[in-house]
Amino acid sequence: MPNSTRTRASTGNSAKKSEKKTTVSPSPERRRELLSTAAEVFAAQGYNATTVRRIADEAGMLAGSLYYHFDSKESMVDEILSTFLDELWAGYEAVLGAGLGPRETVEALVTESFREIDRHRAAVAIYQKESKHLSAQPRFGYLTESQRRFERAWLGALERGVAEGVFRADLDIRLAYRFLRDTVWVAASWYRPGGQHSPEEIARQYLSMVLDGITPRERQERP
Amino acid sequence: MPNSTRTRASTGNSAKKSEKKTTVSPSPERRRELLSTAAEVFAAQGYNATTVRRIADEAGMLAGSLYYHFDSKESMVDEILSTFLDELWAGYEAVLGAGLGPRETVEALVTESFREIDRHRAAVAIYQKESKHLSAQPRFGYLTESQRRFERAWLGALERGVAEGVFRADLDIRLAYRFLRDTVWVAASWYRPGGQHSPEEIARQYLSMVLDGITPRERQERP
DNA sequence: GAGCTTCCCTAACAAGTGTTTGGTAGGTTA
DNA sequence: TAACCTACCAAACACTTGTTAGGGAAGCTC
Repeated sequence: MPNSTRTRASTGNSAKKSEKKTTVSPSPERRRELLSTAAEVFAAQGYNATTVRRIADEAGMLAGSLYYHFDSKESMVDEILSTFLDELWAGYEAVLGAGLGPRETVEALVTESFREIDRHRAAVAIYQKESKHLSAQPRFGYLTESQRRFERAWLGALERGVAEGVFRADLDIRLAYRFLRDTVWVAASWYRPGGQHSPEEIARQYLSMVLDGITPRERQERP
Repeated sequence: MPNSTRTRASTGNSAKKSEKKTTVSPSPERRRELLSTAAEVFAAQGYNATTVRRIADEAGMLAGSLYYHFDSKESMVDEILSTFLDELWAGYEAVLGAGLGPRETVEALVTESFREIDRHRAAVAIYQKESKHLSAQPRFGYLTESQRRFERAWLGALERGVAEGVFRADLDIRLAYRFLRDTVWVAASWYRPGGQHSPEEIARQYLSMVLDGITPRERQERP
């Protein structure tokens, strides 16, 4: 029993357009358990390198038994990624709709991102590694759409910030966007929940570097 | 003929411990051509998702024919990654041995990194995606070793910088290291050679953000 | 206890995988 | 012309892959 007890209560929506075949009527809690182990293996080995037999092994059952809960290996990643993105965007929209200034928006987005990494480490890692070639398939079109929303959100905050003078005007704004986006999300590749730093602490340090740079400033004045 | 003419002259060492089977005596130039196309496919689709038939297709020949030049799919990635790392470390050692100050060392390392991305985009992308689970195999132990050298080089420069006061003392140095390392290398996922920005230009912008931050400084004074 | 549901197992399938073996067209050397 | 080498093809091999079909054990309801 490698998986042991895993009782994370997450309010995933899952089952989007799932009235097509649905094996029988599996319990949602068991589904989430299995998805959690699957996500762990996917994140560690990569999606294509992971066999359904390996997942079943880790879950303490045989490969065929997985198909009582899911109708394909593909629908497993699908559900993993879509539930993650749903929760992510719930958090993001809350930030974007709060009427914050550009700098505060960036700070809140970064902090929220690290919280999501803390909660969905495996899903984030999968998203980073696989989204590029998964999004080629029409089934995963929401990955591309999510990327666009991402870009709008970040670019918007950066542009407003430059316009209001709280961000430097001499920077390539698209480069800065990619810079921010990447620096935040790659953290999922080394971050381990329960480590020394809390997500908020990591966010604080990251923001410190991104906003002020790693060289010392003469006077550190912030109202 | 999808590959057309590709005549990049690189002084790869390749063929490390290759006196074990070596199919026959393939010409080194053809090897490099094929490795170039293979690297392109690996970077685009991922190593495991790439079939040897796909590589052969892209090279305009049949799958079995590849085995005249290489003895396995694995040895293809091996050669791609090891030749890249060899060249990378040649450049890095040149920087590290130049007796530069901490800030100049960081600047030079970043610039050199973007030059390597420009030259070995595909290899860097592969390295990023696959090194984690490739390094589990003893054959790819040099990946782990390279990672350690990386850490030593960057951490050393950062520590010296903090000691000399050219870098902020209030930052978690390991976080800063991962921050720097990641921000530089993830660029390989979106960088396209021949684009708007030269490697040096991108390095300049990145360094500007990393060193000074994205918020404006009151006085910009640098001797 | 009959019937039903939930959850998993056993055993197989077809397709796709990396790899091998033997052959051969074309050029170079003798 | 004969022998040889390079670079590829054609066809198959053994194995792994995701997936399916049928069955059965435990627990609940009536």
